[in-house]
Amino acid sequence: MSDPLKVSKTVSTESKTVSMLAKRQQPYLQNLNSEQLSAVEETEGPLLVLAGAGTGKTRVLTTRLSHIIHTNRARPSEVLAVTFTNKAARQMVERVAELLGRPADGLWLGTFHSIAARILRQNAELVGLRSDFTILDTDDQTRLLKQLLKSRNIDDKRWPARTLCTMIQRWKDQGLSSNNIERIEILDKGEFANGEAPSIFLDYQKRLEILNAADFGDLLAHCITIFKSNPDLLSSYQKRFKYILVDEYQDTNVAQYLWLRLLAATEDQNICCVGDDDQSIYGWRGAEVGNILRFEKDFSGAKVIRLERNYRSSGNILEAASGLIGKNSGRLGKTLWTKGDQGLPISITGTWDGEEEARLIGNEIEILQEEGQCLEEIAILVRASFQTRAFEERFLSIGIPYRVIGGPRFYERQEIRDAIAYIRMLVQPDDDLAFERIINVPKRGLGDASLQIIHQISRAKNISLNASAQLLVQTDDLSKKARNSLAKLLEDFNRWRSLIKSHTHWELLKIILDESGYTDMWLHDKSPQSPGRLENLKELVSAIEEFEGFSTFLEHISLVMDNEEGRTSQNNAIIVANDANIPTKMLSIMTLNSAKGLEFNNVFLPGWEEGLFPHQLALDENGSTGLEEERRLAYVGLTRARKQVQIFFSANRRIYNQWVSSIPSRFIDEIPSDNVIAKPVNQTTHLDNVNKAHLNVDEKWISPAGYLGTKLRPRKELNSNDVRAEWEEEPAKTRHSGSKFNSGDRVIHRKFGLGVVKHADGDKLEILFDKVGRKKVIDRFIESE
DNA sequence: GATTGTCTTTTTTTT
DNA sequence: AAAGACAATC
Repeated sequence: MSDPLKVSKTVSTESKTVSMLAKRQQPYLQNLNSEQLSAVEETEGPLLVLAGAGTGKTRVLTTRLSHIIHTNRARPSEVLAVTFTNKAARQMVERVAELLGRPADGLWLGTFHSIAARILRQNAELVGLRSDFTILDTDDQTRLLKQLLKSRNIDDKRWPARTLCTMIQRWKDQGLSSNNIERIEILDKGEFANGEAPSIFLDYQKRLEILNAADFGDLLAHCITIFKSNPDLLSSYQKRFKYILVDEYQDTNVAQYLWLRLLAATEDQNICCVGDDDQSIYGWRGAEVGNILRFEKDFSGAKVIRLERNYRSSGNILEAASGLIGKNSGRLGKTLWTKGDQGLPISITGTWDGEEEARLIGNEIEILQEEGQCLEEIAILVRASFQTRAFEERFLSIGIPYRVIGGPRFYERQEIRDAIAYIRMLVQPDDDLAFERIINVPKRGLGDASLQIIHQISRAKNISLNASAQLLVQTDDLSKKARNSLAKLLEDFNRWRSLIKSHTHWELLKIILDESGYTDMWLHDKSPQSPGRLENLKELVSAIEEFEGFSTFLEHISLVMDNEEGRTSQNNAIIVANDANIPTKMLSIMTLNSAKGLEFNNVFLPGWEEGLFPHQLALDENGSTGLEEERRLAYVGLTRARKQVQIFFSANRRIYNQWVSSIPSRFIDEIPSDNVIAKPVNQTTHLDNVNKAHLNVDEKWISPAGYLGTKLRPRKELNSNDVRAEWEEEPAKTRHSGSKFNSGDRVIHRKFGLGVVKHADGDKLEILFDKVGRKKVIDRFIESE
C-alpha cells in the first residue's frame, strides 16, 4: 500500500478549517464515500457510527484515528481506542501507522481488558492490590472456587464450580462488584447451593485480595470502583483521553459501558462508537445490544451516521443476509446496498453425515484451487468447535493445508500452564494457585496429606501456602520424607531466584524446567503426547525470549488470549510470539464467533441443522432472544463472504459417540429463495460414498420451503465426475523425481497406518493403505516403514 | 503416597 | 471417544 499521508508537514493548520481543502490535501481521505468521510471528520462530540457488514468500518475507524493525530487535535497518548480482540487492536495499530507513515507511539489502543489492566496496575493500591497483581484465568478461578465450595461442604458435583464461576463472571459483566452485594442477592434466585452463591462470591473476592490477584471481570470492575471513589483520579484520566474510539460497540457489556461512560463524561464527550446491532453475538458474555440502541439517549447531542454501502459481498449474498436478518425484531435497521454484481447464488447441500460433509467441502475446495482461488481466501465457519475435527481429518488426508483459528490455546495446555506456574512461583512466591499446581509436579512425594497440612497452617495463620511451607520445614508436622522434599523445593526456588540477576529469563526458565525435574518427567513419560509437550516447552522457552522479562510475559499470556496463528496442519507446535510467519497459504477453519471482522472470497457454512445451528442450548436458555442471537450469527457468517457462500447440513451427526439425526436449520428457509440454489443430495454422491449416500434422502431432506431437489446448481455440476476423472487420470501424468517416496515404498501414516505408495507427485502421494484403502496424502504425514 | 482400573460425564460461542 | 473422578490396591 502506498503512503497517502506522506504529503504534509505544513498542512495541519489549514486542514482544521476547511474540509474541502483538507480533502484535497489529505489524500487518505480521498477514497472515502461521503458517509465515511463525515464519520471521519465529525471529530467533536458524541458520535455513533452504525456500520453494516462490509461497509468499511475498520477503515473509518483507522482513518478517523489517524486524522485526529495528523491534524494535531490530539497527541497519540491522548487518544483511547478500545477493541474487543487483540487481533483487531493489532490491525488497528498497523493500519494507523500505515496511514500516518510512522508508528503512532503512545496510543492507548487495546482491548477493554488490557487497557483496564494498565489503568488498574497504576492504581492497584486503591482496591487493596499491589501493582504486580496476578491475573487469573478461568482455570485458576474454578480451582479457587472449588476450594471454597469444599470448605463449606457443598457438593461440587451437584453445584459445579464452573457454574458458579460463570455466575460470578456474569455479575461482574453487569457491573456488579462485591460492593453491590445487596443487589446481587436480589438478582440471585437462590438456585445455586440454596442461595449461598452471593456469600461465596464475597469469600472469593477476599481470597483474591489475599492472593493479590484479579480475575478477568475484576480488571474492569476494580477500575470502575476506583473511578467512582476517586473523582480526582477519574478526572485526570478524563482529561488525558481527549478522544475515545470504541469498536464493536454492540458487544459491550454493562461493565464496559459504565467504564466508558465514566471516562467519556466530560464536557466535549468526544466519544465515537462504531458498531452494528445486527452483529451482536456475545450476549452470552453479558453484551447488551441495548447499549447501542440507547446511545443517543446516553450521550446528549449525539450524532448518528449510517454506513450502508457494502463493498464486500455480491448482491446475492447481501440479499440473502438481509432477508435472513429481517426476521429479527428490535433492530435499528439498515439497508445495505451494493453496486457490485449479483454474483453466485448461495448453494445449499444436504449430506448424509458429518464425514460426507467434510468430504464434499474438501472437493469443492480442490475445485476452487484448480480455478486458481487462493486457500487464504477460503474459510469454513462452524457453529461449535467440535465440528472442526471432521474437517481436520479430511484435510490431513487429502493434504490441504489448513489452520484452526482459536482452537485449543497454547497457554492452556497442561505443560505450558505448569511451566507458567513455576514462573509465577518464582516472581510471586505467594501465588497459592501456582504453588498448588506445581508442588507435586513432577512427583515429589508431596501428596494430598502434606498439602492439607500446609493448607491448615496457612488458613490458621492467614498466610500464603508458600509462607506456611517455609514454617513447616522447621517443624515436625510433616513426615520426614515430605519435609525433606519440601525443603529441597523451597531451596531450589531460592536458588533460582538468586539467578534472576545473572541469567536471562529464558535461560533461567530452561534451568528451572531441567532442575525441577519437569523436563525429565515428560522425557520418561511414555504417552504419545509427550514428545509434543516437550516440543511445546521448547517453544515456550524460545517464545519467552521475545519478552523483556517474566512479568511482561505473564501479562502477555494473561491478556493476549488469542494465539494468532492458530493450530495448523503444518505444525503442531503453536507459536506465542507475534512475529512468526507461516509460509504456506492456508485454508482457515474457525467458529462463527471468531470470524467476525474477517472476510473471504469463499465461505463454507456447514452444520446448518436444528439443534446445532440454531443451537439447542441457545434456544433453551434464552428463548427467542437466543434465537435472534443465533440468527445474527448466521448473518455474520453469510456476510463474511465476498463471492460465494456454500451452506451444508447433515442428516446425521455423531455427538458424544451417539448418532443424532436432525432436520435442516430453519435459517435455511429464511434465506429468500431467489438467492439460493439447492443441490439435490443424490447428485452430490461421491465415489467414496456411493453405497450409503442416498438412503431415503428425498422424503427426509426436503425442507419445508421445498428447496431440496427442486433446483440445480448453475456452476460446475457437482464434481464427482471431475474428481473421478482427475483421480483416474493422475497416474498418467508425469511423475516428478522431487518426491521423497517412490511407487512401491512401504510407508506409515499416523492415522491410516501401513500402506504402499502407488504414485508419487512431488509431495502428493497416492497410497493404498492396508486398512483404509486408497487415499491421497501429503508426504509430510508419511514415514518410511 | 502412588498406581491402576472402573465409572462417570460431557456447555457453544471467549476477553 | 476421551478425559476426569473415584475407589481399590500396591
